[in-house]
Amino acid sequence: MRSAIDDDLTARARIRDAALLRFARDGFGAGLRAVATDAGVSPALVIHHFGSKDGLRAACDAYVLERIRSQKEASLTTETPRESMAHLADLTQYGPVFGYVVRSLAAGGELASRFVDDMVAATEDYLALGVAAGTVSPSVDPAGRARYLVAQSVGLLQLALIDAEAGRAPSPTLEPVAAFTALSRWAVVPAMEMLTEPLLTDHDLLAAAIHELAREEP
Amino acid sequence: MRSAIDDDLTARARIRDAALLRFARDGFGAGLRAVATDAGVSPALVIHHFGSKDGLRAACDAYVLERIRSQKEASLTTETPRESMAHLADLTQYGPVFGYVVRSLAAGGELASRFVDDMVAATEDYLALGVAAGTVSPSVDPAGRARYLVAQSVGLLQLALIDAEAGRAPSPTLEPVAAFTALSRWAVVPAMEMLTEPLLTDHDLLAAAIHELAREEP
DNA sequence: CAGCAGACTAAACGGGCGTTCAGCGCGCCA
DNA sequence: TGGCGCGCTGAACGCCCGTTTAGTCTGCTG
Repeated sequence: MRSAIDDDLTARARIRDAALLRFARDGFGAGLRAVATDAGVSPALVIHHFGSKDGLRAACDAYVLERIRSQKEASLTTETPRESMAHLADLTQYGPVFGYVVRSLAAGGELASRFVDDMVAATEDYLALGVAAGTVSPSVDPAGRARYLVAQSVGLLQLALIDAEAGRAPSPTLEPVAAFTALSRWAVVPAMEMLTEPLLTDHDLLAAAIHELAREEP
Repeated sequence: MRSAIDDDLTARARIRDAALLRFARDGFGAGLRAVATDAGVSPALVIHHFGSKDGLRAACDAYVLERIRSQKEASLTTETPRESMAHLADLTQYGPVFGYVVRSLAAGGELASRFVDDMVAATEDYLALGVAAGTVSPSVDPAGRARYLVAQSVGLLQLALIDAEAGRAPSPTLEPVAAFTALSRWAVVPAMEMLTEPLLTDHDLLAAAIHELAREEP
């Protein structure tokens, strides 16, 4: 059985890497011929190895999910939380994988929903640790809160992508590091403010919302 | 000079409406022939009226922006804030326009960035009113906070779109009302919690972030 | 050495795309 | 009434797409 690693010099792997980059740059509308040229092979070889364009995309998705999974495993078994955060912050190590994920989140599809679910679960775990440590407040709906925070991150990425296409910011799919620093330049302070100080002064609104929801569906 | 209103029975308007719906449903990859068929005209007539597919999309964008602008104007001149909110909540009145905007936000392009800017400005105004009324806390960066809140909304829409494509939720581009209620079912409580109770217990993090940012770029 | 399997390619196929073009019919104005 | 403009169409064009096919080269295996 082959691993995803010792494949890395074969034409198959070269095609997959080229596709990752092309799809991240140009979206999933990019043509097979462009991917083949990038990889230095003929269009027919792409079909030979992956069966179809959908097969190629599925292989990219699988590869990305595997990379994420193995990274997560490594983080859990070998690193302290502080090291994990530092690793996460270093976007360069992910190469085109990050751009591909951003593109998937914008385009939808199976990888996007699986990635969202993974992120929600990871966020929920991470928040639970914070709650236990006392740095994070407990929630009346931990799963919902985690999902809400993931939605927030997706929105920030989407705004970065929109700004990039309008030429106002570096693209998260092309220059993830530059895009990330540009994003943090304006977003960190509002984020910290929203996370540390209640935006709304009326604290009863939460109870009212819960009551309202319970009334609608018992 | 023709207005956008008394056009509404002409073939040109029918094509534009069909395009709005098609693009919202299937994305901007949808073909001209599909739009033409929906409108009950020939593909050539689409080109005759709009010059090209890009021209058609530009016309859709312009129409949507005009609808938004006139709606905003009407809200400002004739309605109380409470009526405005009620109007906003009634998504049915926007018809395919809402779906088209969601699709644009996912796909990027000029409409998306202009719409985001509009939303940011409107949110900033709205928050300023809240601050003056005492219901909203003041911010150290009102513009940034408004943008952050818009990013949050975009993220919720994007998540709804992803869930819809995975068959787990109604699509915001097809059934905006159903999608909106499904969204509010899980998101309102986390939102209210995050808006009324600080997620992080260490209130000095905001000051630290501001200090850090000021240190990096004086 | 024969033969076979698999990596790989050049060329072509069918189809959908956006777009062009020549012309048809109908209402308006001289 | 003749002609002109315009909304509109059917048919075609060229392009690019994903995919197929037939075949070459190479290296392993009996």
